[in-house]
Amino acid sequence: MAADQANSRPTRPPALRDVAVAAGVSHQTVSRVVNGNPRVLPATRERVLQAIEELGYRRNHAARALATSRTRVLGVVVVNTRLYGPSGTLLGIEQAARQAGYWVSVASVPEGDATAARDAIGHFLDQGVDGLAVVAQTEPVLRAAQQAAGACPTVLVTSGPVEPTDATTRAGLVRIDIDQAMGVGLVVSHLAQLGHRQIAHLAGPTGNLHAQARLEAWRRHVSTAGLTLGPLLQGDWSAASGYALGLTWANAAQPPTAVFAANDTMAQGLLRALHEEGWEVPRDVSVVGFDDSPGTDQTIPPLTTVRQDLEALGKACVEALVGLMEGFPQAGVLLPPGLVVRDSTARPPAAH
Amino acid sequence: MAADQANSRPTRPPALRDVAVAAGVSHQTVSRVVNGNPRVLPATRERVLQAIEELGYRRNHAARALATSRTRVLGVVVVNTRLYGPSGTLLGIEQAARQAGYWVSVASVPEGDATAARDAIGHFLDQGVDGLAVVAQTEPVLRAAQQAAGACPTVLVTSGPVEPTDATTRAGLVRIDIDQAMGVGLVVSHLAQLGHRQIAHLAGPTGNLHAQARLEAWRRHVSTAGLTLGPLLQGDWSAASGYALGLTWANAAQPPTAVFAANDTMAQGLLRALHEEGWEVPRDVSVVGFDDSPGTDQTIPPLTTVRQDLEALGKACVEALVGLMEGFPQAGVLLPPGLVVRDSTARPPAAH
DNA sequence: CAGCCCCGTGTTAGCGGTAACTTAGACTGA
DNA sequence: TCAGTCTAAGTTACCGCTAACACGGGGCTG
Repeated sequence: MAADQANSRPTRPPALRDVAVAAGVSHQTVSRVVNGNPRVLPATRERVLQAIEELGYRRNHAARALATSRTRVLGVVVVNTRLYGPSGTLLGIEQAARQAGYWVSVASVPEGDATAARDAIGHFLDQGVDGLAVVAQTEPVLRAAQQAAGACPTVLVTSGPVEPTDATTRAGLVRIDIDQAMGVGLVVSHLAQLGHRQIAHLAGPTGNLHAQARLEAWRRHVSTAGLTLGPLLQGDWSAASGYALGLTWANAAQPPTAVFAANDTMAQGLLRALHEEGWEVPRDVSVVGFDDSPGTDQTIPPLTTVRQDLEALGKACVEALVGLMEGFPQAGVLLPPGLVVRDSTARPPAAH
Repeated sequence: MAADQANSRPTRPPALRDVAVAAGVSHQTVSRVVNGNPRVLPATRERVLQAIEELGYRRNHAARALATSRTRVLGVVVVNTRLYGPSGTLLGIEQAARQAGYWVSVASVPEGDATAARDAIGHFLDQGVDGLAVVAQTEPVLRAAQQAAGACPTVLVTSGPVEPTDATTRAGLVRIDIDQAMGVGLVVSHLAQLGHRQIAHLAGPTGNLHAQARLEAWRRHVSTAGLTLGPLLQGDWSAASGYALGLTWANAAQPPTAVFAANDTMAQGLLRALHEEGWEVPRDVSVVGFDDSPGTDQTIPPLTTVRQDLEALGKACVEALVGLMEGFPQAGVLLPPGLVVRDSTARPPAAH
C-alpha cells in the first residue's frame, strides 16, 4: 500500500488481465466469474474471487459500456427542480431506477429554456444512456424531447396534449403522468358535496402544462357539476403570489365560498392573506391545494389537498423505459391521485 | 432515413471512422476537429464538420472515457432527499457542475443506511466518476464515504466533527458546509437583542449532524450570551413533530418567550400548535426557523429564519472537487448563512 | 543551400471489457 | 473402441476513441 504511493508513476487500477494473471486463468474466465456465468468450476471461481479481492479489482464501466453498447444508466432531464412536484418526481424515478438495477444521471434546466434542454438531452445521448426521462411542463422543452426520442427510449413525464407526431409513433416515446383532471375532479366533487355553489381558481403560470391542465379541468368539472366558475386568478406557484392574489380575492365584490389553488404553496400564501383580511378558513371560505407537499398538513388550518404518488410515478416511468428498451411498445400511463381531506374545507356559510 | 428503418440489421450510429471516410481524412483528424484542436486547416475542418453534420455523428462517451480514463461525471450521494436542505444542495451542485462542464450522476439513499451508501459509492467508483460529493448528516454514511476518498477526489457536504484520519489526510478529502454555528449565532443574538432572556430549542433528530450542530451551537451561544437555556424538545424535522412538540411546550409550566426550531418545517408545525393553544406569535412568543425553505415567507406569521445559500454551497463543492482533481490540496470551506428577519420575532412581552 | 523546426496530417497501439469461436479433455452410448 | 457430446477453459477480434509518434513539405536560419 505504501509501495503504491511511493511508486513513481501512479499505479493504474487493476484490470481483468491482472486478475487473470494473479489467478492463473485467462481474462475471459475472470469475465465469466464477474458476470456470474455458471460454467466455471467452483474451485476456479474461488481462486478468481480471491484474486479479485486481493487486488481490489473493480470492473471498468466505460470499457463494459463500449463493448456492450449498453450503460445501464438512465438520463433524467428535470425542469424547475426547485418545485416540489419535479424534485419529488426525480426522486421517485431515482428510487425506482436503482431498484431496477439502473443508475440515474440528472440535468436540471431552467423553465422554458429549450436550448438548455436540448443540450442536456444531447449530452445524455452522447453518454449513451439506455433511456431518457424528461420531466417538463412546457411545450418547448417537450418538443426538444420528442426529437430525441428517435435515438433512445424516452418517457415524457408531462400532462397536456402531446400530439402523436410521426416521430412519436415511430420511436419509443411514452407519456406518463398523474391524472391531473382526475385530481381536480376529486376537488370539485368534494366541494360540491359540501354544498359550495361557486368555486374560484388560483391558477399556476401560463405556459405550464400542469397549470393549464388543472385550469381546464377546473373549468370542465365545475361546469359539468352545474356549479358556477368563480373568479380566476393567476399566480406563479410561489407562496408570495398566492398571498398577493389572496388579498385581491378577499377584496372582491362577491367572493365565492371556495377556492381551489393549483398548488399547495400558493394555497399557503392564500391562507395567510385570508387570515390577515379577517376571513376564517374553513368557516367563511374553503381552500383546497394540490400536491400534498411537506408541511401542508400543518398549515393554519391544515390544508385539504390532492396527493400525487410520486414514487408510483417514478416506478411507472422506469417500467415503461425498461419495456421500451426490450422492444415492447408501451402505452401511456395516467396514475390516479387521491384527495386528502383536512381542515381547510367545510360546508359553506348559510346562503345570503 | 426511411432506408435506415428498412435496413435489415439496425444501423449502428456513425463512428469517427465513418466521418473520416466521408470527409476524406483520417479518423485522427476528425478527432482533432471534434476536440477543438487548433492544428487543423480551416478548409479541412470545414469539410469534417460538414461530414459530421450530414452523418449526424455524436462522439461515444464510453469510448472516450475508456481512452482518457476521465469521464467528466461527478457522482453525488444524497441522504434524505425528501428534505429541503439535501435536495437543494443537490440542485446547487448540479447547477455548478454543469457550468463547470461536468455532469452529475445521483444516488439518493435512505438516512443512516450505510450499506446503501457504500453500494452507491462503489457504483460511482465503477462508473469512473471524476469526483464524488456526499451530502450526508449521519456518521455511518460519512465513514463509508471516507473509505472511498482514497480512490477518487471526494467532498463531504456535512457539518460536525469529521476527524482527520490517516485516510483523510492522505487522500483528497474535503469537508464543506454552511456554517451551522454561525447561523445559530445570528438567531441567538437577534433574539437577545430583542430582549429575550431565555431561548427554547426544538431540535432535529438524534444522530443527524446538522441537528447536533444546531443543538450544540444553541447551547453554546445562549450560554455565552448570558441567557438561559429554555426547555429542549426533540423532533424529527417534520411539521407534525413540530406541532406535537408545540402542544407540549405550550402547556409547560413556564414557557420562555422565544423558541428556536432546528428547521422551518418543524417551526411551521410549532406555529400552528401555538395558534391553536391561543398564543400569539410574535406578541406572546417569538419563533425562529432554519433553512428559509419555500413557503416560509408566507407562514402565519411569516417566519424569521436562517437562509443558507445552497447555490454557493454547490459551487464551492464543485470548485473543491475540480481543484482536487487537478492535484491541488483543498482546504475545507464553511459558508456564511444569513438571518432573514420576518414577522415571527419581536420584543418579549414586558416582564411583569 | 544544407540543416532545422514547425505545421498539418496519417499511422499505430492501446484503453478494459465482451462475444464468438476454438480447443482439450471427460463422459456417453452403440 | 470410437464417434459424438458436453464442459471448462482459452484465443481472437473487435467496441470507438485518444495519445504518441511518424512523416512529408515549406519557411527559416546561417
